[in-house]
Amino acid sequence: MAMRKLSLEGPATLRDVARVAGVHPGTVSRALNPQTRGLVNERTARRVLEAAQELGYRPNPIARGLRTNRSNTIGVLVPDLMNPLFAAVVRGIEDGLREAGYTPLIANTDNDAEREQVAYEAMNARQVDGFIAATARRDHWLLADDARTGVKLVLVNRRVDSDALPAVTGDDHEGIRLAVEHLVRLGHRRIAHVAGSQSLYTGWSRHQGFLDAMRSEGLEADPDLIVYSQGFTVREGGRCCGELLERGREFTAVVAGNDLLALGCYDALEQRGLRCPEDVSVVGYNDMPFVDRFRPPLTTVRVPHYELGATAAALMLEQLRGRDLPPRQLLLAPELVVRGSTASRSQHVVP
Amino acid sequence: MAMRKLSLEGPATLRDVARVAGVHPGTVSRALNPQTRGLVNERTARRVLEAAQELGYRPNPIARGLRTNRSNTIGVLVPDLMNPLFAAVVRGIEDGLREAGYTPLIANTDNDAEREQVAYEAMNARQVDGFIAATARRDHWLLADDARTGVKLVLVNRRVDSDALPAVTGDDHEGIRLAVEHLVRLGHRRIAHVAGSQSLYTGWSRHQGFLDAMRSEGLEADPDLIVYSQGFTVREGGRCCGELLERGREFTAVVAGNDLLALGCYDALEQRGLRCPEDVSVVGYNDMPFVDRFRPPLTTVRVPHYELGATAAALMLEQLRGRDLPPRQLLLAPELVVRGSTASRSQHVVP
DNA sequence: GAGGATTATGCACACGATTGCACCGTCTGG
DNA sequence: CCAGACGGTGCAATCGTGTGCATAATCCTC
Repeated sequence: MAMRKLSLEGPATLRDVARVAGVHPGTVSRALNPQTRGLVNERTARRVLEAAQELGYRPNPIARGLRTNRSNTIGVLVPDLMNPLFAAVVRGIEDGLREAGYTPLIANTDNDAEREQVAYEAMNARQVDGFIAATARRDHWLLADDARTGVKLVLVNRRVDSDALPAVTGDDHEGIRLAVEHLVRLGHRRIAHVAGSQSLYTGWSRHQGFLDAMRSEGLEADPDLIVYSQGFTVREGGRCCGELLERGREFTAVVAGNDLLALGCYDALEQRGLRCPEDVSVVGYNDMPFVDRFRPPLTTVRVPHYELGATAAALMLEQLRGRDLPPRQLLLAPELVVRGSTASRSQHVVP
Repeated sequence: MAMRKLSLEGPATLRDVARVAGVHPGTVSRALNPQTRGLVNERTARRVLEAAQELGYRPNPIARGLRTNRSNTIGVLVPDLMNPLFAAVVRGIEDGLREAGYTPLIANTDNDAEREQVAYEAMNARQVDGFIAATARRDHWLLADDARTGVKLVLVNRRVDSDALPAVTGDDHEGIRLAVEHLVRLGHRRIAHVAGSQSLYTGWSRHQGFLDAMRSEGLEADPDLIVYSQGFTVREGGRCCGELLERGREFTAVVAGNDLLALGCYDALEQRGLRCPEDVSVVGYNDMPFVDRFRPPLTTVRVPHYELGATAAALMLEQLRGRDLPPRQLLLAPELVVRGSTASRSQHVVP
């Protein structure tokens, strides 16, 4: 007993609207799609619209996606949502996409290559129209994936050397320069750097920024005053700052690769009976929530993470609409936030 | 010129696999689906599997979803991802769903009814198999939505009075009891409460817990020592604690509805020259990241947010698999974390 | 007024996977 | 030796939408 399903419960379909409006489903499709509205008589379109309204018709994205190979969905690859920094980026992305009717599909990767791979495949299978990658690793299989058939890719909080991909990042170079300049004005000359992992983009770029900033201030970037952490964690910050102190080279300030590393510096200093900022000034990076509540309140470089995400979303929409625009690479301006962890140089560290 | 697409680039389809294996697409479908594998000859199934392997066949979830009305996708409604608390919950949900092959679809609602509505509709259109709602409002249209056709609903970090819905929450009653007990043991008798918004579940339940805890400690919960905030923010905490102080009633400790309110209490106390914990002890709730770094380090009640999310995911999977199991309501045990913001009662506040 | 251009709509298939039903061959029991 | 059971596979419809093509209707022009 084959019988056409007709308003038998469930959401209204194109056919239901067609019956009510007294036209063919194809016509309904055209009438409802702004793109093709012009093809259908205005009076008919009006009738269709009313019928759709009356039935509370909602187009089925699944069916549409099957037909069009698009899903109005953007895959978002992020290391870890529990990191407030990335939470802000994701929030910016979501808000930026929403107005255009796109929905983010979010996956945490923990910067693990296999999980990235799996998430990428899964999202591709779900016909995402593009990817926004906030994963921080510098080398990346995604970048080498030539077989990407039409899926767009936008980087956020990281970029590649080749300028081949649209990207939006904070201006680490400028941010670190602000930090170093601030310290120099306070009288510091021997400035150390606890660098983030050099395999992560932000770790690498801030390190480069540090070298350049020191040079342009006419200071020597003593290799003995630079130590490389294995990851952006408090523990690593503590270890690195400890190593710095044990090397016995004089320094009065330290620029940390991010706020967590800076926090680790607090610990290392306190453990050795040194005071911040009286003995050593510390500057962080990112301006995470609540760093103004630390002891002492952390001087740091604010990165507009939410805007980073929102801008990445805009870049993605641009890519989706425009036909093969040249990939733009944007830098967002950072801002130095001076708090209590930096002070005028008053005494040297005598290890 | 209608021509069957055959391995013309693009991902392999069922038909491609069928051709290679020399069988009908329907047979391939049955062979690849563990559910229906038994219907097909073992030798044939083997051949199909090999062909699929060779072609790198990936089932298309969109097409499958169209046919089956399922998407292996769970809608997650959360107030704000930038709140580390919810970030942890979401992370737990994602990890909990992943092993079962489900993907979360996340939307921030800011506890705004309209945005919730919109997100709900959009997700429904995308055929989500269920919803996990972490939105905190006590009254909720979702709960009254009888028309939910087969979509499952699980609450996290909130519940309803009726026991009609599966839910997993922290045991606020016990958590507040731990806090009050701790303060009483330190000698405090006059204990104030800066309550969260009573329209949010957590605000309400912790307030109830406070009343019960005081009673069971044999203490009077003086109405003048309870003030209700409009939201879980630092600013509101400051306002409420200020009001408390201005009322002129003696108290030596305050239990805050969450860590942000507690932080506001810090501010209000400092502004009036009172010290924490020497003059007034403060207890928070949630154990947000870095509250151990505050000045003073915050004594608070730790809620296992990640586990909350993971458990919610498990509950959802249970609902999806099982046929109409009774909705279970789970409580996860909190833990008191004693730090520097609470001390023995030494002196009274003399406003 | 005829023929071509334009407009508006119907028709039917495609997207890729699932699934009820039919069919065919073989085995078994009486 | 035959009927019926059963295991295995093909067939075709279906999910809801989009779209190329055909066709009918209308208009314009010489």
